Amino acid sequence: MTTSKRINKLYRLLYKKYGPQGWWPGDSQLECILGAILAQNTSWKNVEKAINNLRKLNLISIDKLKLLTTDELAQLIRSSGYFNQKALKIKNFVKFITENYNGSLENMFEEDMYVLRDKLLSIKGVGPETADCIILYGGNKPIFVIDTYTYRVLSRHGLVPEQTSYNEMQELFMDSLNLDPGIFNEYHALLVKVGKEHCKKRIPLCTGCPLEGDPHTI
DNA sequence: GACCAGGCACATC
DNA sequence: GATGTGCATGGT
Repeated sequence: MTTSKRINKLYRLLYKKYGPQGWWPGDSQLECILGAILAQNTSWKNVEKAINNLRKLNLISIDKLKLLTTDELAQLIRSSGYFNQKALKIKNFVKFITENYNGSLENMFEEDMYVLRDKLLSIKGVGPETADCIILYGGNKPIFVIDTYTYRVLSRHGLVPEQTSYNEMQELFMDSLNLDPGIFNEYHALLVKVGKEHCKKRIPLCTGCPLEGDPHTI
């Protein structure tokens, strides 16, 4: 079986096993974007607390965030960890969208997604995963998000070599699947789900793997 | 108390 | 290009 077919098969298996995950159902686009930054190397529960603090004060708005100092913002997002750095990153994004798109998310997402990706990557604090989360979950455009779980699940099941770059894995998914943001959204979430349960960091195998057959022959 | 979590930038070799 | 380190709270 080709790797592309195995990528498709893995999606069907995961979806059948776990069902839809409903990630970032989206109170708003900006909330997704803030979530993408706050979630860097952090559990989602801690991110939710931070977002709730901003919600309560009606701060989920480019204009409101502009008025906050970095220190004020940092205190509100403490629960998400790395709060000083993340406050700076959010301020960097706000500055970016203000200067390039007149502060309008709508304008920003009208941009070709690959052009936008390159521009997002120029923001200090936004790397490939965060940029892709912003485009997929914030903009609902079909770009595939790779994260540590994606790498772990794929490499431990022999779908990619140990040494595979972010871009190579992203190309693999995007060349194998229909370019559907709904599928990309679910697939990424499903990989995190199965990774959390069975592909732990310090265990070099996918233990108790729920996927059919030998865990390394999907 | 150790370990990890839906990364990224920067230094050093 | 690969590898190491700081950033930081909160759950297991």
